[in-house]
Amino acid sequence: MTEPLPPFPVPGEHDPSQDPDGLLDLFPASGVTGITGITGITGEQPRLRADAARNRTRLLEVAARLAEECGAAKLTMEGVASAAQVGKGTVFRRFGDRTGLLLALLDHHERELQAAFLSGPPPLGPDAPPADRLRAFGTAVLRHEHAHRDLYLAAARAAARADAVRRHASPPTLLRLSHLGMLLRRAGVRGDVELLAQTLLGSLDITLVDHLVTRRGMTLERLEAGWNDLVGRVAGPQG
Amino acid sequence: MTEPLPPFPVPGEHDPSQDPDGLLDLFPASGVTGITGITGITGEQPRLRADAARNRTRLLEVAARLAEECGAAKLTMEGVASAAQVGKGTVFRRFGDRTGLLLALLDHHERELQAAFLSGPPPLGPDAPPADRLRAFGTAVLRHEHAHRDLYLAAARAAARADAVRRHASPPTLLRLSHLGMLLRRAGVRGDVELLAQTLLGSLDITLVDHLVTRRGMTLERLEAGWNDLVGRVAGPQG
DNA sequence: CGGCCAACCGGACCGGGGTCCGTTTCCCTG
DNA sequence: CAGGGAAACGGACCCCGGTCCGGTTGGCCG
Repeated sequence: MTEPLPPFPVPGEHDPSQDPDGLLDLFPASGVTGITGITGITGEQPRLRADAARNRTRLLEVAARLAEECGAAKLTMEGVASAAQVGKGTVFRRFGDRTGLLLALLDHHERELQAAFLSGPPPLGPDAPPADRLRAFGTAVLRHEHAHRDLYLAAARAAARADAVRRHASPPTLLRLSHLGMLLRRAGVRGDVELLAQTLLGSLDITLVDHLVTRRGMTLERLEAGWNDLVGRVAGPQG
Repeated sequence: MTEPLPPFPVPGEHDPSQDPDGLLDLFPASGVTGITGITGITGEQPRLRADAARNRTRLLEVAARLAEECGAAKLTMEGVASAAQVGKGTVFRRFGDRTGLLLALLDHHERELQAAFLSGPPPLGPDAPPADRLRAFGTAVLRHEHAHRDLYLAAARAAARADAVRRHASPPTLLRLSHLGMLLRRAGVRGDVELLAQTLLGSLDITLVDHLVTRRGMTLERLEAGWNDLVGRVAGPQG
């Protein structure tokens, strides 16, 4: 599943049709996306041996099926391993840890969202004024993560237990941060844009959103309105 | 450790010297603070048997010492149990889970902070205009959690793995949210105050702050300035 | 004082994440 | 095609959080 790779631009040569905002230049060729299975932005990994590649896709298929059937929260490494008829060690070798597996499962969805705000139609994509894109970005993220909340939630929880790096500095997060920062700057916002981006992105945090929706009974519409209001206050009047 | 209980007002009768903002009325007598060991706001728990109480304090002492020596991250339930010469089951019976133990260890610190913004001197306490208190609140939380970040971080991570309730709806968090909401309203902010409070509090999240400081090299001063800027944008010009 | 029961205690047990290392497989090179 | 070494495999193993239940103890009541 989710293996076919839509060609992503290689940093260095700038393809305006795919990356009109020049955002991808922020990501050095190797680093950032090196986490197992996340090749959504730049290059590939070193190339797997045939059996390894075969196992990898089989593991992803099995994992996706199990997640579908029992919920991502109940996905266990051992369960995936035995269902795929491989040893537990193989799963860990391939994905590093449970977080890595979940992130790999999210890879496909993540690319969809990325494509939408990197090169999709307005108001999310490049052909719209930054303030509009800012608003659209929030609602897009809210809806996207809500649509796939099982996986996103499981991944967030798994990442939280370990180092915060996986949670606050995963490639998708970094890309979103850069994107937000770019939009804020273009919208004429002055001040500590980097920090502002962090704050804004924090308000879209899946665990928070889920809590507000599930436990506090807030509707997605209310959260979207809240985002628009927030953007208005932050990027609105004075800049 | 941390057992002596500074008398907290009982909801129903309103003691303006301790709760000038009337915030505590939001918390029903029993519920909210019922988590083991967190008696920081309202009443006590049902009263423990003598041996249980003895064990409880001993466990807290031992846990505090171990956390001091090896870092809260390395605190294990079994380690605490054996160091305190009791069975593992006893620790779980008393504190529910690891999160509960860590929260109990934080109880004392948490009361200090609460006292400061509930009834302390200005600009944090009641004798200051809401906008000033808003600013002071952020910097106070930032400094407070940073000062005790080992424990706060460990607690946050432990809470994250389980239900998000412990993370987004623990008694301390609820109190902070109410406080922020109250201040925002008094500062004349219109709109979805509850959601705004969530967003603002989110920007002070210990795991995020720690990541920004540790990994991204931001200084606490920068974060404090960011908070002040954010408050200005949110509560500043129009309301 | 004695008995009774709820509360408490302890530690065996389980499940799941993560590690390790001896064995097997692939693939490149000669 | 054969050989060798790097990569991958598998599953036993460890650790830790959390559960369970048979045995014990404290404190109240008759």
